[in-house]
Amino acid sequence: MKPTFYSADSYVIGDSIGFLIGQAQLRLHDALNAELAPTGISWPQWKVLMHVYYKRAETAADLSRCTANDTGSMTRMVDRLEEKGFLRRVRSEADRRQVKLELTDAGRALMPTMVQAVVDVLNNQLEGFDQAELDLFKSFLRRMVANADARKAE
Amino acid sequence: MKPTFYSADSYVIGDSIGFLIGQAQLRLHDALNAELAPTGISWPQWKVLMHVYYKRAETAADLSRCTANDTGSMTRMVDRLEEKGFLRRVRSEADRRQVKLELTDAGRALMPTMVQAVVDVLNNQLEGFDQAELDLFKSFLRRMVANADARKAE
DNA sequence: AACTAATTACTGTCATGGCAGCCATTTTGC
DNA sequence: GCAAAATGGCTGCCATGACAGTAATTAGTT
Repeated sequence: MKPTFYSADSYVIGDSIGFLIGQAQLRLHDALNAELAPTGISWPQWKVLMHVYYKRAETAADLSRCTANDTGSMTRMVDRLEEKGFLRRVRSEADRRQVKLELTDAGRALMPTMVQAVVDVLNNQLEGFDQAELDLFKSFLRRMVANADARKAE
Repeated sequence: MKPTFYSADSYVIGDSIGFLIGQAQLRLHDALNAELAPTGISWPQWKVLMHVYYKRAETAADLSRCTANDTGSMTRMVDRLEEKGFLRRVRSEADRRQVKLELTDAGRALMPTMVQAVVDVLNNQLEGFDQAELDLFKSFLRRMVANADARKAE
């Protein structure tokens, strides 16, 4: 018994939850890129560095899973970050298929100000919310994600 | 007086509203692309066709404004859709800078089933929501967008 | 009319991202 | 043990998208 909030004959893009999510994400990306611009690091690059920094990902394959990106894209993302000197590849001896990733000193030095930038953007765009509203907001998003995952698992 | 829901020392990506919005949008895009795959039209392409179909955009510049994309990207998007035979360029006589866009018969024929596909995906991912929750959800997203736009206008 | 500014479409160049396919290595199933 | 499957990193190719810059055209000003 699925709901029928939207129907083909009355569909208006401005009322679409998909459109609104897209608009919100667009604003977040714009603000984050503007905030990060002085460092020369883009938002996608920052996400990668952060996953390594917080030890959520040790290898390129880990990163692909964390960010839901293709492994081929990730290879080239790591190429760019290595070229910029923020990341280092180290061939694993335990499993010679793997290449471990490490932040360089330069990469580690970036992190504190970058985390602050992201936190500032989020807080700014949540102006006027109270804690209960934010919790509800997050629960709505999690429910949408869970619905999608449940359907895909079928 | 901005809120401090997030702080640099306690930032956890899985709790970030930005991360959750990204996850939700990722699921929408995946589902939409899967739904549209049989037609050979991608989600970005569908958005363009839809804006033309609903007369929200008559020219490439209109489309760029509607979709918040670059005009250079839009030129090439229109190239691809014209090559596929779903869209036609017609030089405007009234303003010779402009190129008016028209759906071909093939393009128009695609629309009804495409609209239905999008509607189905949205309804599926909103399973378990009631109308009041959906309205609240949309208002949260609109408030985030409004905050971002207010800040940018300053 | 002449000059300037704005607009439109376009191009080159780059970053990001998906998909398919490759090879080396490791794990699994028998 | 050994063949088959899975995994990890990589490459080629393409779609999408941003940014900067160009040429043609139109609008606005003087």
